[in-house]
Amino acid sequence: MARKKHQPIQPPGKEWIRSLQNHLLGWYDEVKRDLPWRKDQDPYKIWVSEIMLQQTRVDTVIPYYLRFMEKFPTVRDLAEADEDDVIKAWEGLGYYSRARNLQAAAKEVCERHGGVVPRDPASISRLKGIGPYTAGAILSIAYNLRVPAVDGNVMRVMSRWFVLKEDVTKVSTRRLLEELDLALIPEDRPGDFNQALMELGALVCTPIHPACDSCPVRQECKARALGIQHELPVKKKAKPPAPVPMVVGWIRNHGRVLLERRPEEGLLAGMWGLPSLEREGAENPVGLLTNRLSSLGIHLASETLLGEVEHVFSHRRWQVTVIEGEAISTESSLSDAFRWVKEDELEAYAFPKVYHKAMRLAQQKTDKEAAVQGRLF
DNA sequence: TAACCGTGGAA
DNA sequence: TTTCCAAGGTT
Repeated sequence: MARKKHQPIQPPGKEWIRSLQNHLLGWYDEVKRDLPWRKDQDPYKIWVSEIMLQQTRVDTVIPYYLRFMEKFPTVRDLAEADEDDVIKAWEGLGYYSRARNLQAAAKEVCERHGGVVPRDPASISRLKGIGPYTAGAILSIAYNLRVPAVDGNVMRVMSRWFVLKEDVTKVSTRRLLEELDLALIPEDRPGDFNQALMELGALVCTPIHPACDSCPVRQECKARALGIQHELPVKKKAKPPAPVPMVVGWIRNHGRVLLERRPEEGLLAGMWGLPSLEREGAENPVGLLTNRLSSLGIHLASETLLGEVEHVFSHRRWQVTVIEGEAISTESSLSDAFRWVKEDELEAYAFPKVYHKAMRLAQQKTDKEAAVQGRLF
């Protein structure tokens, strides 16, 4: 029976590789962006930038990176910092386990590597949050070691160069490209070559409308020669986020607000937010929340349905009903997962975006109500 | 392998 | 409005 055969990749010849390296590095030397983490080769700085850049745009990362390096200038500063301060510095960046893993790894580096980011693949790969791409990026950029660093950019660029039609969401495809990439990295400038490859993907060989006419390696590109650059890379479509009805409460008592800490695992793990729970379809959201609070010993004098906010995560779409309530008394002892916090102390907490949206709605409505009642002006 | 884990920008 | 996605890692 005829099995579907993978298109074999011809190993590129020495002359082709030399030409590719010269064109790519020459272009990179001319147009590379002046990014904050490119000012020196401090492994810690490269590391922090690479973690922040995971699934995150350069323009988004820059202000976070600058603030983070100001607050935690060395790996030891990060290792010795309060976790709350680290999370606060990450507020709004998303994928918060990156921040916790980064600090845990910083502690590991201080305790077991003398405060020096390890320079061998096996050791650095054992650190939390450092996978195959990030290990390669740090080792090649900071230590100039000849190792592949294959990210989404590199997979896109290389799948076009070689007309590789394998699904790039598969691990096996990434490994294949790492092998191929290794053969292309020059002896003298591994870090620059890896960065040049990513820079090309970010600025020229873009997912949509690649600027092939101004590409420094257009002669070396097989997809462009065939006019099929738009069909690559092949990538399996992600499922759209599933809608999840939620209830969130803005519960106050004597100028304080009730906060709840999320479970240690799962979405927004360990983050503080407003008390919230999933709502099964047609249930009455107000009753659902008041029942939940009653079971904690928190009884409401009044409650109002304020409205809806929506927040989309990578795989879930929270449809949030926001409820405002006034608690009768806060005398009962709360579990560690709950806390009453003065309104002017909320800013000390690192809230995920969805809770900011809910709080904004609650405060809008509250201000309007206060204005109507003549407490303003 | 495939699902999970945030957010915001662009088309 | 919807879709895709941006320097991925963990389970």
